[in-house]
This record gives sequence, C-alpha cells and structure tokens, in this order.
Amino acid sequence: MRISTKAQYAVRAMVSLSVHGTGRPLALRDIAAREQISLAYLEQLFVKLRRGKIVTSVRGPGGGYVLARPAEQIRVDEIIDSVEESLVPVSCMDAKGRCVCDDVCVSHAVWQGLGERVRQFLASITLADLAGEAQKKVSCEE
Amino acid sequence: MRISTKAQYAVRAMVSLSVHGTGRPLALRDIAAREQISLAYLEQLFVKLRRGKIVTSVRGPGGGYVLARPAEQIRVDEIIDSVEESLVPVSCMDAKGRCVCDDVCVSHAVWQGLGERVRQFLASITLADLAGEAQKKVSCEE
DNA sequence: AAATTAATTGACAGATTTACTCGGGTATGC
DNA sequence: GCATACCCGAGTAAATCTGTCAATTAATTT
Repeated sequence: MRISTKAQYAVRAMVSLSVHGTGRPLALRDIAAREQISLAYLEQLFVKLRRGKIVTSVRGPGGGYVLARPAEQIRVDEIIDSVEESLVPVSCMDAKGRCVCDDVCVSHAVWQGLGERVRQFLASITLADLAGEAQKKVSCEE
Repeated sequence: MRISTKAQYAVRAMVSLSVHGTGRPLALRDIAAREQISLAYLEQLFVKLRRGKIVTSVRGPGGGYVLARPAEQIRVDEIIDSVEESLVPVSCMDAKGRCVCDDVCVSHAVWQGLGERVRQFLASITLADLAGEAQKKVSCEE
C-alpha cells in the first residue's frame, strides 16, 4: 500500500511550481535544481501533467510550465491521476469499482470502500493548501 | 497505490477459514483447493498469520489452522499487518508517521493523513463482517 | 537567418519488488 | 513407524519502478 515515488515527486514538483512560479513560466531546470530531482525524470512527469491538463507549457527561451488553473482548483488526486498511478487498490476492479472477476469476491467491498476513502481524502486537499504550508515553512526558516 | 495480492490472498484465506472452519482445525489443503491458491504459497502466508497471532496451528494428522480469536475480534488491518504489507504510504516515514528525511517535506502531512485514513477504514471492518457477507452469498447460490 | 533555450518523445536499462516454487525439516496421531 | 500436515529458508522468474539518453521540435533572441 505504497504511493509511488513518482506520485510523490509529482506532488512536490507541483508545489514547487505553485510557490515559485508566480505567473510567469518556470523552467524544469529550476524545479530540478531546487527539488533535487533529475531533469530527465521531471520531463517525463510533466508530459503527463500537461496531458492531464493541470499545467500548460511555454516553449522557447524564457519558457517553462505554468499552472493550468489557479492552485485552489487543482486537487491532489488529480496530480496523482495524471502521472498514472491508480488509486483503485486492486487490479480486478475498474475505475468505477466494477469487478471484472467472475468468482465470488467477498472482500470486494472492502477494497472498493478503501479506494473511495483514499480518493475522497486526496480530493479534499488542493495545491493551494500545500503551497500555503510550504510558504509558511520557508518564511519560518528566514 | 495498490494493495498486494499477497494481502488480498490473506484476507480471502482468512474469510474462508472463518466460514468453513467451524471450531475444528481446517487444513491448508482445503483452503487451497477452495480458493484456488497454491498450497506452498498459502503455507508462507499462514506462517506470518500465526506469528501475527490471529491464527493458531494444530500439527499432525487432522490438524490445520484455527482462528486465534472470535472473528468479531479480528480486524482486517491486523491481517494485512501480519503478512507484512505496510499501510504507511511512503517509505520515508516510520510506523508512527515520523519522517526520517531531513529536507522540507511539505506534502508529508498528506501522506501521513492518508495512512491514518486507510488504517482507520481497515480497522473498522472485522473478519466477522466479511464472513457474514460470504455466508449470504453462498446461501444465495443454493 | 542563426543560435540558443527549453519543451517533446520514445526507447531502453538497471534496480527493486512481487509472487511464487522447491526441498527439506518437525511434530502428532493412528 | 508411517502418513499427515504444519514449518521454514532459499531461490527464481516476471513484472514494475525509477531513471537515463538521444534525437526532435518549437519559439525567442541576436
């Protein structure tokens, strides 16, 4: 029951983008340096985040990435969905909780309920919440 | 964010034991046949379930496994704990939610909260709940 | 127009984890 | 003493995860 580091990186990177990218595009190079994540790996993640429509890209010099929407409207579960980590805890179940397996799945309801709770929780947190936290930490350190 | 099939098997096997093992020991061979799980693999799981004190073993002919406690007192999270799947969603965090990493973990609180919700939910379901469900299904089929 | 910056993409490789199997032990009842 | 059934550690094949590399496209600056 682990969240992949990929998803963790994605969230961290999004927070970083949200805090340090004030309006104008922020290059991955900057995020990579600040968060100590390899640039090549970040590129991979941001392709998915762009396809997930939570960031938009600006090419060319001075380019980079910008939040596609205000941070208040980006939920953590969306970020994780974008990098393709399923929040559904078992593989015999599709996104809507329907079970594909024919045999008697007694514990089906358990996993389904679990998936719903996880989703619910992660959907209750926005990028703005996390960015606010991060801001506080930074200003404390000064 | 998957729970391992190991944990799923463990829960299924425990339900099976709870439903079909009425007081007297039930041999793994029977569970294996009924649930279509390899015997050798089940043995591995039950060693851990025994160490987790949720089943007790009876050796020798006519032996097998028995629930260590009434099914009402066995929670699903205990079963999963026993087979050693962590419910803490990230690796930088110990069982009590303390973060080992020194850097600024902004999203730490997210993962910690998530872990707590997961635990809470799985602790709210007992083996008796699942066994009841299973009983219903079986009797419907007849 | 040329150079530069930076996103875009697909292929690929190494490490780790998972999901098992195998082979032999050990206790118990008949 | 033999069949049954638990006990246990080691090993392995496949899948997944994590991350790199090389080559391309697009926009901007000079």
